[in-house]
Amino acid sequence: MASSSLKSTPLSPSTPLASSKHLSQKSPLQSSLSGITSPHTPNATPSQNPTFTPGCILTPDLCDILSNQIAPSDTDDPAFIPFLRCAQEQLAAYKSLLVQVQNDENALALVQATNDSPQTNRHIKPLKQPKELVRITALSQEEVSKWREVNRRARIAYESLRCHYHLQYIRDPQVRETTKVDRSDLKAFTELHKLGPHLVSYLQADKRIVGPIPGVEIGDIFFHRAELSLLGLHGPIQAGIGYAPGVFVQENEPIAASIVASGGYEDDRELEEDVLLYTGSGGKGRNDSHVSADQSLERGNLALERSMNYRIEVRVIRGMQLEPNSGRKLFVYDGLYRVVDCRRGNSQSGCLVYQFKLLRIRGQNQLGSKTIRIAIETKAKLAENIIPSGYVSPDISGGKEAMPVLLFNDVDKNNHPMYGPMMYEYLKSPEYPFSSKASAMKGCQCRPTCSDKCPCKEKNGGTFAYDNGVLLHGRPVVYECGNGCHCAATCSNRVTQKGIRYQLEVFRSRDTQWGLRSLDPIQAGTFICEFSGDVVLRDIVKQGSECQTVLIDPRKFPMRWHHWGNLSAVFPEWKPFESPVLEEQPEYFLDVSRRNNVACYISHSEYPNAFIQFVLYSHDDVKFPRMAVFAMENIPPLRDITLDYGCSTDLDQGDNSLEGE
DNA sequence: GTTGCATCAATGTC
DNA sequence: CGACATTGATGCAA
Repeated sequence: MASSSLKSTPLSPSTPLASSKHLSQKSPLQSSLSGITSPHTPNATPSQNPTFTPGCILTPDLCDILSNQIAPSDTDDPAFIPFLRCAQEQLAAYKSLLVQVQNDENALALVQATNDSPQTNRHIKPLKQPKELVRITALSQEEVSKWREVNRRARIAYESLRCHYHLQYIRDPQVRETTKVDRSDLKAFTELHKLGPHLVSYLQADKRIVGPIPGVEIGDIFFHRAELSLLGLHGPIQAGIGYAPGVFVQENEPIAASIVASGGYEDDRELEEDVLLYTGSGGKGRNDSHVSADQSLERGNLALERSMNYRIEVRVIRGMQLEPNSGRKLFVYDGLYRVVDCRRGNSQSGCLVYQFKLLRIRGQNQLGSKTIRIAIETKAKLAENIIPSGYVSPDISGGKEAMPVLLFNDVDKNNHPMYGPMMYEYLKSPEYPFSSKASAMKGCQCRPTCSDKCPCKEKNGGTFAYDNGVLLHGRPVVYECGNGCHCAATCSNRVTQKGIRYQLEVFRSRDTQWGLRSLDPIQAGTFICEFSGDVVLRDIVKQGSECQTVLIDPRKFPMRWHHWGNLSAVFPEWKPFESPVLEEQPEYFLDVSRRNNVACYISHSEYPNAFIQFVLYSHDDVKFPRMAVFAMENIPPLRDITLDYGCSTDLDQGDNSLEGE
């Protein structure tokens, strides 16, 4: 799994980790919570649950995780709440919900009851179960990766559902009439919840998670509150304090497990990096930052106070303004904090408010919001032509890209991308041999923007490929409006041809030599960059002597685009997009040994956060599709952008790379 | 490009 | 249970 941290975070020496296999990976949380961690032998071992067939959502892993919750040891704090253990009956209760992922490859983290039509089981509810608070610890690196994958698929499902409802709202006047405001975010969330409440936010209903959420990393970013709820990071869709009511706790007292700090109260402040002052809830109108009534010690406020008492760790999510003028917010997971102080005081407006002081638990990775702030500051400096230290070049593309491409190296003196052994030439886009065909590529006549009857839409199999710059779903190839089209440059069917939109930087890495990252937060489904180099015909390479050059093979990338926008788990009738059919395979390689661009610095990962989507616009020869890189998930600033190059075996011509899935 | 306002929907509470 | 209250959200009109 790609780790973007250049710094070496020393592990806390206090306790040996449960799994020593992956010591080099970051897992400081395990040590910081080690006082309450003592894995016990679960009663329900996976093998004793034969009803949980492979591919079911109740995989052995989940059983393990459920049974792995730990009762706190008394050594940490005698006042600690005794947590309930996961009992066998609870696992058994899930059996009635036993649901099968129909097609493991394409299935999202969603489920559907067996032997029932989807219509009838849309409203399944979890059985009555004892409610409990759990803490999940000591996951192996492998399990963490697995959960990241589960989370990612749930978020892909969410994102494409959201786009689905958004488009429906825009296009269908009847829908607009019944619902007056486009809340496709909430709608998508509801739909996912109906389908698999116990999975989507997998322990939402009868279990609440205290502490880290499996598969959610510090620094992960979100564009909607519903996404936080989806993963169980922060339950409430609006409220700032996420807490479990008393019934979840033996003492019958509410316990807060997460907060969203987005500066909605006038009295909020941040004293130092690891200290957070948080105003309790209540006493103001919904869109008001002005407190106009006294707050009281109940609900969330009470829960936070109780969490302080019992020394419960609290997940902190920060809401940040995406751009200074836009109303959109970005949410960042900043890790675990402990409430250390709770006091009543007068707000600026004179009313009584509760103020909580939270301290960040030590040993965690750098604050996600700090990383973002660094990125924002760096951008601001660059805008004023100040080059911050570590930056070797303000633009290795020499003005060829739509956005400058930074070069950063604080590791060594190697400035390879600029002054390589052979003196690279920066090439923005490949020169495909059929550029003369451009005129032959039939364009649309739409003016000023493309209509429903646009022939380019038809070429895409009847639907446009993008919504507001977001790829709706992966397909064999995307046809954008091109030179031959009469629509305006603002046409929404022109995306990759406009070039890079994010502030990218090539950076030196000890792990991967070079890597690519962005100073801007990258939204899942958006275009990052395109591969470029010298086009070499495939058959020439085959006949020719063994090539010494570095070749990028378009056939070799696994079909990760298959996952993007796949809704078959939500709508059973939904089919993965096979149109337009790619009748012929790419017939070329890219030689990136002399001329190349930013894309060739993207590093490889088995769990990539980006994928390759073939795109055509300047010509329509499917033997020469462009290799466009799209984001598979939201990528936070300064995190390594990674691709699956399918490079398990060398010298494999990649002819089999299109099978499977 | 701002601001106010109406409308969303989940969850806790009674 | 079902109704009601509460909520650092969100999009859209003005």
